[in-house]
Amino acid sequence: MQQLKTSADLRVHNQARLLRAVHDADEPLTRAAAARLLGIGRNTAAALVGELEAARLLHEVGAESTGRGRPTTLLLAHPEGPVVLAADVREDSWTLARIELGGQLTELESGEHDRTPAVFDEIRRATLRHSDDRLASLGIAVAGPVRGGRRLHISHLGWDEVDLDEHIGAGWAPTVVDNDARLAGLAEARRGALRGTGTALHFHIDFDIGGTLLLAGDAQRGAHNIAGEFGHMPLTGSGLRCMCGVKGCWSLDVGTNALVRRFGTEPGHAAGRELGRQVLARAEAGEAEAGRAVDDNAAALGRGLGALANALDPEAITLSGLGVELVRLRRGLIEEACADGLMEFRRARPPRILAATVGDLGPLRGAAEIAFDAILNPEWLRERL
Amino acid sequence: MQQLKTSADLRVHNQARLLRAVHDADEPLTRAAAARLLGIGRNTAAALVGELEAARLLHEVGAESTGRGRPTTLLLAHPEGPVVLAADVREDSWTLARIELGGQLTELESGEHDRTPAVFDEIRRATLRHSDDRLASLGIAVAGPVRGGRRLHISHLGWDEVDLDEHIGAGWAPTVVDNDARLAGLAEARRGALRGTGTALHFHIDFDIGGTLLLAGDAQRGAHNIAGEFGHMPLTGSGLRCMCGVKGCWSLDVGTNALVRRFGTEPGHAAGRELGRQVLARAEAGEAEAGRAVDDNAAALGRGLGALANALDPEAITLSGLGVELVRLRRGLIEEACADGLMEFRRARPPRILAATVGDLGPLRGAAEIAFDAILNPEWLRERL
DNA sequence: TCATTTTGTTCTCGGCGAGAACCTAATAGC
DNA sequence: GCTATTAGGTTCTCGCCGAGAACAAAATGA
Repeated sequence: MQQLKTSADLRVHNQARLLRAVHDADEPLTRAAAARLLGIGRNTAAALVGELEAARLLHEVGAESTGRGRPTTLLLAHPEGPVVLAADVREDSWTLARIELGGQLTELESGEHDRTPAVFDEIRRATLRHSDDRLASLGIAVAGPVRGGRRLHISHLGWDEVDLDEHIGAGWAPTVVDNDARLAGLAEARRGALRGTGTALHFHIDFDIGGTLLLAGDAQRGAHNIAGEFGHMPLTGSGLRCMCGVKGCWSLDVGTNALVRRFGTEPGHAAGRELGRQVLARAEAGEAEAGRAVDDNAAALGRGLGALANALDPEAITLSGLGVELVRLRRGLIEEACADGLMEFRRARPPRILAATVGDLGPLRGAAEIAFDAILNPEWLRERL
Repeated sequence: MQQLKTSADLRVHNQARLLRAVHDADEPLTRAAAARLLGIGRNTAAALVGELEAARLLHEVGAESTGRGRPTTLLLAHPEGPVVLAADVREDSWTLARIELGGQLTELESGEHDRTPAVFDEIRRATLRHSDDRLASLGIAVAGPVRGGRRLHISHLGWDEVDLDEHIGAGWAPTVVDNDARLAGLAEARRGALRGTGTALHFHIDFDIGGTLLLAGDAQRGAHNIAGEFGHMPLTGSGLRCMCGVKGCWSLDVGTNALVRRFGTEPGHAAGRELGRQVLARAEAGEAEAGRAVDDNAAALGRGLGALANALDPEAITLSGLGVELVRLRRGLIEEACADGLMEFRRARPPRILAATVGDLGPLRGAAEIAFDAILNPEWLRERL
């Protein structure tokens, strides 16, 4: 239950709502519009914004008038206000970006890495290079489950129980780390195709499938922060053993590894991803064997989506990574297989299956969202004001 | 986001918190304890309780002293305060009960029915018999998915798109209807073995498997209120076709239908449930064929639980219905099969698998909870005060 | 009997948002 | 170009809320 008891709490609560509205808005919000949105009076809005401006959290600038009536002001990120850094750590490369309140993103640096946890030291150094007194929080997306927000597991890199606290260390801006697929889903829910949905699913299809359940714009984490390994459910009857230690995982039939297996490639390597892209291109060009590989991938994807829809009843499902191409090339096949997996009475209203719109920036944008979540709350705000 | 803006909202918000605390408490809460629990002053607590007493929502009675200090008062349900009725509609029988604030339950009536939706008219009449001006809300648990909170589907009864509004009708105390397995899970999360868990799963195993994902004490509903059909995911590789229209459902290998199939019984009939109980008894007595049937059931159950734990990362999993017996007789087998389905790095901390403690009253208690949820909120309270 | 402990009660105080009244700055129509 | 209209900013009062302090009351225990 929300801890909100006194009238002083009310003020900071409404200020947090206001900041959140500014951050979430598609385009700059005016003060008058914000007042209407929050259902508060113009006088109250003026007082709230005034304090936020004094705290260097918002900056008011005159808005050009759009019609009759006295012109209002735009609520923008304060030029000296908090910013967050977001990092996306992929299996052989990384990117660091800076994000303003409101979501404006600037890529700062990127690089390759040696597939060892030393990459986190590299990111720490890069962060220090771009660190200033405006830096309020740091969000990191990693390509594997992060147990308890701290211990990272990536089986195909041989990272087992990598303790992130050892690499990121203390004496640092508040840092939050999470799984890339979950963060991509969060980005989609906050700023992409899943905006406004109550219940939705997102899957990032790369070597295998990671995903997240999204409820009212929030990615679900589970009891130990390791929810979302939908790819490791036996949804398609595969008899193979997966690298995760389980037999029959969905991921064995969907994703890059599945796509290239029949062409004799080892799973989990960057070369595999390249080959996967080639197979898609050859399928699109009409090559039969590649086409069958893509068909199988799409059908297995759809079959799993149907099963998950029975259990979780999503309004929409977004797909990123390889999923974008699969939707583009084989939408019909995916939807058909999904319908086959749906209980009869659900087939009249299947979940919408959509390509993710935030795209490759998903993990980075999601990392920025969780970094801002650490700021845009009453507790942080109370300190800052 | 919670709609709470003015200081007047604050009062009713805190009163709702107080009522919720009283309703959720294991044993009667004292006024002083409630103040500590909510983090409010004794003076404020006195004012809140005073208004709630005036509104006939709470009743204060002197508490006998437990040690030093001035004795305080107990906060009890008001003798003229709101009550709810809860009905549990099973496939051939029904029960109606009356529940006070705080959870005290009195069974009122029960009966058989003819397996047609006419049972709802019977329940309506029974409700009218027990209806008085204290009746504030009615909760109904039904043995099938309720799309949009209104349209009921029970394939093995041949109920398809049964419009509950036609049977329950208007001019009635606010009525909420939901799926029995979900409500049993909710009861478990609010008053049973899942109390206090953040992420948990509950499964009710009867003819097949229904369940719910529980997050912070709330059962998830999905986009169309039909989440929770975990039994209709292909988790165990069955090749059979299910009555739901899908091939390979988990429910084909777990539950009463699976248990009795090898003994030649048709699925979905009450006689089947009786036979299921007999098979369990024979297995417990050491009969080999029955024992193998129970073994297979338990193994398939565990295998599915492991898969779902990968995706949803529950802290604990409770089982009701047949699941209680399966846990009692085959805990080891279930846990072993679950571990086999868990990704390697999860096996050190598997989800706890527990028998439900609310028991057969689960759907009824869950129905009471959603009925009280319609009351214990600021909106209803504002009207009432 | 009296100190101690816990809670109830009363009163003051600062703070919050609503709402009304008024002011200001733009446009649209003539 | 003048003026009515419109929308938003500004200022002030008001009712309400919960905190906190001071005190009263009711129990225990030495």
